[in-house]
Amino acid sequence: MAGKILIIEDEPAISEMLGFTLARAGYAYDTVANAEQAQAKILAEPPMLILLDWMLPGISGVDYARRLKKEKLTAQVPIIMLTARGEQEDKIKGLESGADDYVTKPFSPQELLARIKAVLRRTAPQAVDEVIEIDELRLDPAGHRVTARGETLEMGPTEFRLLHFFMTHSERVYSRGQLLDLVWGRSVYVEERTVDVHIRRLRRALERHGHDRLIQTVRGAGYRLSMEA
Amino acid sequence: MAGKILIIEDEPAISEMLGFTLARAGYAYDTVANAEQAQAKILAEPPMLILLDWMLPGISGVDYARRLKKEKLTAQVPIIMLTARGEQEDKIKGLESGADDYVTKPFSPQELLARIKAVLRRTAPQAVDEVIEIDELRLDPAGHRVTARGETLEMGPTEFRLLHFFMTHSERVYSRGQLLDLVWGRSVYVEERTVDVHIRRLRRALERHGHDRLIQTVRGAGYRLSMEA
DNA sequence: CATGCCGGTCACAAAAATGTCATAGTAATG
DNA sequence: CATTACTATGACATTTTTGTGACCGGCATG
Repeated sequence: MAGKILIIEDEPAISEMLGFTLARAGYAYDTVANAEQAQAKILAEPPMLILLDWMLPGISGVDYARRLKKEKLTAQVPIIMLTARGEQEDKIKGLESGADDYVTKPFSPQELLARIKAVLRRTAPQAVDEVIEIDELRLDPAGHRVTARGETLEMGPTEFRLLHFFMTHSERVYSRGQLLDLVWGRSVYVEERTVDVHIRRLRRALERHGHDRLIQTVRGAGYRLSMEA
Repeated sequence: MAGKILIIEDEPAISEMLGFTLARAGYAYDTVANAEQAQAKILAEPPMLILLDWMLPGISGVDYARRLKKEKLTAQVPIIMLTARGEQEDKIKGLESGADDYVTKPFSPQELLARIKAVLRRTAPQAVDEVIEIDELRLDPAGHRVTARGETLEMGPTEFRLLHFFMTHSERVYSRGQLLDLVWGRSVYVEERTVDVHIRRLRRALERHGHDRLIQTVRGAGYRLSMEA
């Protein structure tokens, strides 16, 4: 999984509970108690999702969400608001503010996790822990394992992420630049040619059962994972 | 085992009987006679499961369960309702209120224990006192003992908990941070690399019959217990 | 108050992963 | 064909991550 979930919640008990729930579900997370701390974390490493308390000390969650959506760095990051009131008014406000979803307290861990999955599925399919299988090639995100006909295929972390990305975005070409952004992560400066090398390594890892043919070069454009010859 | 079972029951005879049953089954527990006392205990240390009488002085068990499920601190704690009436209506009400299961009086200790196990199995697999066996390696939570081919393997408490966790969550990778959360317990400040050391100690303890191969390193991700090579 | 067991840290060794290059290949192009 | 424009690959030097042994301090035991 590429990133963490950032919990912005000032009530320690709640934030701890959220963290525990997320950890049990296999998500990595960070917790902060206010907007300033959140900014620091975000600058250090933009999270893949933000859980935002509706009421924060200093600034309201709604306002903060609006602010986050204006910032280029965080505009793409989905936000789930945690709101105490179950009133329609607040819900609408929350959504208008740019939150992608909201959960009203009280909520069960199941509900929270379901919302998170739903949101991630449409913003970052890589982040959803579901086994993906394409043409006999299985990738298990939770177990962090790739198998072909029951046999485990060994590969390095980057190759795993690359394959994971391709398997969640198949049949579509990505340029080296896009891959660097999406797999390596923005704010990384690496030679574009480096992608070639990792593609090579990935192919070698998939060779065992001929799955290297899935990784195709599109001359002048980039690479793609496709089942078509 | 992580926590205790909280019995909320105003009838001393029943409460005593419950305590006896739980103790014999190896569970730690606390008993309280009403909601106020329960709140106090819960704040002090959230239990891993609550046995809740359907009728309480002051507030009905159903209402109290609903309240517990609304509190974030206790939202994820499973609740088993103890109800005197065997009527369908009550059962449904109990479940709607947020109870995870119910037991109708009179009930046998066996039945109660079975329900507890079932509920814990789906909320906290580690809390179930069941012998787990993976690839000739047996872990007996009740006896706090690990054996391989009849031979007892010695290890420290932390290594035991770690192994227990892995055996109840196999085939899945956990990062050092997650392991600290889930095995050491939330709100513990320990160096992440400490996990490595305990992994090392656990592996050494499992070496005798080659079970150390079950504990696998997944570079850049964490550790996993898996039977696959 | 010795002793021994444990758990947490360190520092250093060992292993693996990464990013770059230089060179070899290959497909377009005219 | 000859050229040009890209892409494939093997080899390296480095940087990251892990593995491990040793050490220290807290605690319970005797």
